Amino acid sequence: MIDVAIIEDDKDIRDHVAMLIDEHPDFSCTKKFHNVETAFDPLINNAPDVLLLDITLADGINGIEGLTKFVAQQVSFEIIMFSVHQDDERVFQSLCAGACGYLTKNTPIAKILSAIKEAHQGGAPMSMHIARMVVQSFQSQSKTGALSPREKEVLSELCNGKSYKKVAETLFISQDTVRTHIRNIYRKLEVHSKAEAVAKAFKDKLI
Amino acid sequence: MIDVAIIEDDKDIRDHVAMLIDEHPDFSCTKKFHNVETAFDPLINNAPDVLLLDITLADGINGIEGLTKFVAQQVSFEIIMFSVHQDDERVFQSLCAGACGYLTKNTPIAKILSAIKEAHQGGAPMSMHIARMVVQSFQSQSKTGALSPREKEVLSELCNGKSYKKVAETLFISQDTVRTHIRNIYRKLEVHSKAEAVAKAFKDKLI
DNA sequence: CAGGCTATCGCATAAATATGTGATTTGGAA
DNA sequence: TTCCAAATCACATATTTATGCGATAGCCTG
Repeated sequence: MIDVAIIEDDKDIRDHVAMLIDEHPDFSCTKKFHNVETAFDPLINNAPDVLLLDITLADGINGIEGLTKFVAQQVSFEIIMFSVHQDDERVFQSLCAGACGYLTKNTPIAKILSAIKEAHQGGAPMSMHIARMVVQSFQSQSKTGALSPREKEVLSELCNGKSYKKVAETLFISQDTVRTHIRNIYRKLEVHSKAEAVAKAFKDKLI
Repeated sequence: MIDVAIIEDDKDIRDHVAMLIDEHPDFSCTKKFHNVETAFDPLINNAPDVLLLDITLADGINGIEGLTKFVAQQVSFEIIMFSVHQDDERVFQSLCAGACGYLTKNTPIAKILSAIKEAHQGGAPMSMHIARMVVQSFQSQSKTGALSPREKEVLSELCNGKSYKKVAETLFISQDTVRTHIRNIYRKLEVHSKAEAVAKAFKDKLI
């Protein structure tokens, strides 16, 4: 029996979803709230297994801020964000802030139930298109190809915070050679400092 | 009718999975290969909808290298990696290289079928624990909290590749103040150069 | 085989950075 | 109220970086 809580400002949606969850013999959903403020203490004191948290709440703090508050309390329950939005920003904000899943509101009830179950079992349930977005975020990649293997090595050492001297020692080459490589890296990446090169390396995931 | 191909070196698994897929009225699976080399031309010339690609192949190039080759050809089909492994390294390598999903081999056939369907519809099917790993990769914590708001601003500017002078101009403070902030950032993050600070900022996702 | 790119090395120097040792003000925590 | 962290500014200096202008040698590709 999985104990589900829901925070959702729209009374119709809240009651409807809660009822559909509660009807299923494997789930209960009696903890219903219309905002984070009223939900906070009850959920801290009497933790559910899984919380469905709406992102766009009418009054008070929004869902992502609420998520942050719950995470700060190191709550034991899993939190699934529940939203009409599927824009990158909120999805990544939610996942970074500690949500374990993200469902869009058009998700059919059967999927919601299996998502709750999955979250409870240590999974990360997401609507189909959200999952694709998340996976695609790993696939940025860019000008890496421009760098020669040796240059990539040098850049990688810079990303480990090494000075020219240390890089030279690590790669068994002279400092002047390191200088030359870095000069070429800068030209190819169109940057003019170690910090910029490192930033670009991370942004473009070339490391 | 979704046309599925499979590359898997173990004949028993290959035939078994292909048969189970093929039996379902909504799927066909007649394109079966034991390695990437023999699969390559046939799949380029006669693309399936979805490819199930084993990672550990007995002979020739491995699944991830194969994935890279297919992606390089800008193939139109979706590729789901299929593996016994669930170690971070291979999962992230696969997703970065362009796989749309990742299934472990213990996945029940019903799940495999729904995963194929999901991939075909633009989703990113993953085994439960894989999904959680992926989501957790967004959640890194650390000493960020240690930085004051102003220090975070300064660090953020450094990550944009700015020099002390530029940061000073951007934040309307003197270069000496920038120096002081950076000094404090270094102390808190335990680093000793801009490059290291930027690297840490990205690694710990404090930007 | 000429023209490119890679990888290696050298010298020189202006600019930027890292770090030490100060100081003042302000607002909140103890 | 006392104390501390945050934010601001200043001066000094040893190191490190960025960049210009070289050079040699190996390897490919047209």
